[in-house]
Amino acid sequence: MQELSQAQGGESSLADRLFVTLRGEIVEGRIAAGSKISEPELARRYGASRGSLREALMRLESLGLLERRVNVGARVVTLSERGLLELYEVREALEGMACRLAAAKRTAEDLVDLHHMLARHEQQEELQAGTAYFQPEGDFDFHFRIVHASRNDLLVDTLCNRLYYRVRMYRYQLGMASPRARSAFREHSHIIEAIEEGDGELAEILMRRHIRASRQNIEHKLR
Amino acid sequence: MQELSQAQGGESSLADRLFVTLRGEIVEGRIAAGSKISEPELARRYGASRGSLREALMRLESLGLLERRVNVGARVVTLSERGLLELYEVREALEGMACRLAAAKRTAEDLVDLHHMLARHEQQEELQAGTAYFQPEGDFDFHFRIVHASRNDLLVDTLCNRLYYRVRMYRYQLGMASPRARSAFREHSHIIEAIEEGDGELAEILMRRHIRASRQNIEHKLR
DNA sequence: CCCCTGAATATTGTCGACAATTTCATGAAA
DNA sequence: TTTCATGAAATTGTCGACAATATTCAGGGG
Repeated sequence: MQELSQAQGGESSLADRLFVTLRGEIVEGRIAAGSKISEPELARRYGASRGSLREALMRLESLGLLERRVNVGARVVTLSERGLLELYEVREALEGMACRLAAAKRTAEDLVDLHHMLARHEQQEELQAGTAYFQPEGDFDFHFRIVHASRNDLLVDTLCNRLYYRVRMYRYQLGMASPRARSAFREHSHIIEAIEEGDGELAEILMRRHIRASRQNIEHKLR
Repeated sequence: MQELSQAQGGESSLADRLFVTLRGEIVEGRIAAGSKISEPELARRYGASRGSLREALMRLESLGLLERRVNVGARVVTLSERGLLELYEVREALEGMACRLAAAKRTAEDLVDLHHMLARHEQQEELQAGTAYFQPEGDFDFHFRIVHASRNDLLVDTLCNRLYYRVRMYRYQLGMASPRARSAFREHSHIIEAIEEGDGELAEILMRRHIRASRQNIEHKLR
């Protein structure tokens, strides 16, 4: 029987922890893309009842990580070039808007934080070597921070609590080292610069170009 | 004990039907915005077990129609000016992108359907009188059709299966008659024209302006 | 009069069991 | 060999019950 994630039961329910744990298993490919989910088996493996597990599965479905069919069961989504393309088209629209809003609503504190983040990224050895530009998931991730600076909770929820898990799933399962490390970093700098100057229109354009370039890079890997 | 929606059990589960029914109750305000949800009471009212009801509630949560807190329960979301603004900002980004994509991928059949839809709208008496521009939910809704023409399933899901229910909730509970009826119709025509000519850039700009104008109109009503 | 404390009540989270449906295996017929 | 039917096994959908937690309400102290 496998252990669940660390969080204690006071703040989160068992279904909550199952959800977080399974989300990680799927994103990082330990539960294979396209594979069938067996409720009895998973429930046994994590020592939970089927009811609690089903609650977690439903949340995963609404995240777009599972597909469920009535009386048949759940499957992990399959990765496809089309799915990747669609994901990046949506990101281009939403993160472009996030940049526009962030430029309009930015605070002095936002700017300090964003520059602090860039400085930390710049210290990465892999980035210096140009071999990779690792985005630590969470607070220091560039896109994550920009979206939060938009001050639009719906945008934050849509991107950070929904789409980003699928993005990470594609990244993990296609390898994350990127030949675009240095140019990606430069693009990030320029975007933050535009936000700093309050130029929402430019910030949006730069972000959209950045995401298009990122997509083309991943598409290239896919072949 | 209240009746559930008509769909028979062969294709959909009980939780499915509960979900669809409750979604309508919330969108149309029969379950008041901001009110607390009592699981035992709702389960009794629809003659279902708490388990099935909870499954429906969780889906409503992921739709953004409910907010749930552990060990406390679910509440219907409250309508706010800020929520409305955020919703329209996201729509502006996503539907703008939908237009851009639709212009690039449109088929001859798409164009026939879109013009057919416009012709039907034009026959509405209320539109002729300039008092309202009623958008029948479903296949004939303008935005719905544009989004589908984008051929991006993720975009379709995000807008049509997630955001539009919140849009309809705001519309229902703030009244739907609009002084913009005639100009909205003209804007729709121009957008379809741009899509017809394959001008994605223009179609995107027009759609974004259209949604901004629509938002300002609803915001005006809110005061 | 207001605030705090603690028991009583109600609600939520979790579980195991049963019914309905699907999937799989076996074998017969074309 | 392929296809189709048939029954067995497994899986999913649904339910009611119990434990844990939150809410309510009464009473006492400040």
